[in-house]
Amino acid sequence: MDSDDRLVFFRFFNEIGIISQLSRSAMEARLPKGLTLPHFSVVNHLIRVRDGQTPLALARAFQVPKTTMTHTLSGLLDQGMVEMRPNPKDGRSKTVWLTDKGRSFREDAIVALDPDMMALADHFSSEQLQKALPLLEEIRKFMDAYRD
Amino acid sequence: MDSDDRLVFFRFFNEIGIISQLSRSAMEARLPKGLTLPHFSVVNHLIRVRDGQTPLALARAFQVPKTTMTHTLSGLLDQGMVEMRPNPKDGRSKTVWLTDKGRSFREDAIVALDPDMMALADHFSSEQLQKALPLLEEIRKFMDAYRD
DNA sequence: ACTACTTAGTTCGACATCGCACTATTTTGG
DNA sequence: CCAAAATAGTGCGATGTCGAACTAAGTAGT
Repeated sequence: MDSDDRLVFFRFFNEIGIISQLSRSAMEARLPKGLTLPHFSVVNHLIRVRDGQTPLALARAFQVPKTTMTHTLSGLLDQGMVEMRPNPKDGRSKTVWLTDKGRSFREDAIVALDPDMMALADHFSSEQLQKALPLLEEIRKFMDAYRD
Repeated sequence: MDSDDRLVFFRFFNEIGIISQLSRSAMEARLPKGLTLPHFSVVNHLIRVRDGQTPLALARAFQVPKTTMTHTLSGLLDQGMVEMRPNPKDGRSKTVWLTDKGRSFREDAIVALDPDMMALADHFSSEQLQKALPLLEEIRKFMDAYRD
């Protein structure tokens, strides 16, 4: 591993980190006050995959510690976007369900984000991003598995 | 912009966000206690580019608000990794200089990170990552310019 | 069935991030 | 020149993130 290679790795993760920051603040600028990207991501996930998942399953899906998911969910609860029901299969656990308000929050957010998405799509085709996805996914999976 | 395209964009930024999280915590696990990835990144940047830069220039380089950079630099100051000198060209401003301790911190960190880098390099070649870099850079630049 | 271990979720405390408001300088325009 | 606007950096308060420790509930081994 020579120092040129190392530089490539550093730059790669540096770009990733910056894009993550920028995309986050760009999104949050379009969301209702008090709602963050994790809030939207969770609601979106509950629609895309299915609701009724446990908090822990969500924490794993987003690779965040469960304390972080507790905090995110409590925000969504306060805003009436989701509701919690006991998990019939496990008394320690809960299940997370979307409310109507949560569903329309997601719809509205997508509409609000559309201009920015269009601007982005104007410069980068979805094919272009799609071609980059497999590598990103593999790296994400590797890093997730690697942290024992 | 159909909903399939939208999904690609969401997934792209979602993967980016997760990799950013994972790389950050992986790195911080190897750094001395009390030092974070931004600390390392700033010191690394000061070596790679040059020291004597202003805090604002550093904030721009990392795309963070200047208050965040103030906070990061104050941590590096406390630990004796950098020192501040007045900016001879501008009385409002300062310049940031590496200390010997800062330089050896960077050396040590790179050594400490090496096993993880090797493990990563074992699965992903630097050519592979290098091929992804131009797109990431362009996206980063576009997003930076876009947020007016 | 009982004890030890594991697991789901929360609480708490530490700290990073960042917007807002402020001070001290510099720059600009008339 | 001089007043007004812009810029560099900091202090402060709000909030997101996350590790450690805790409680409650399930699981396993005997």
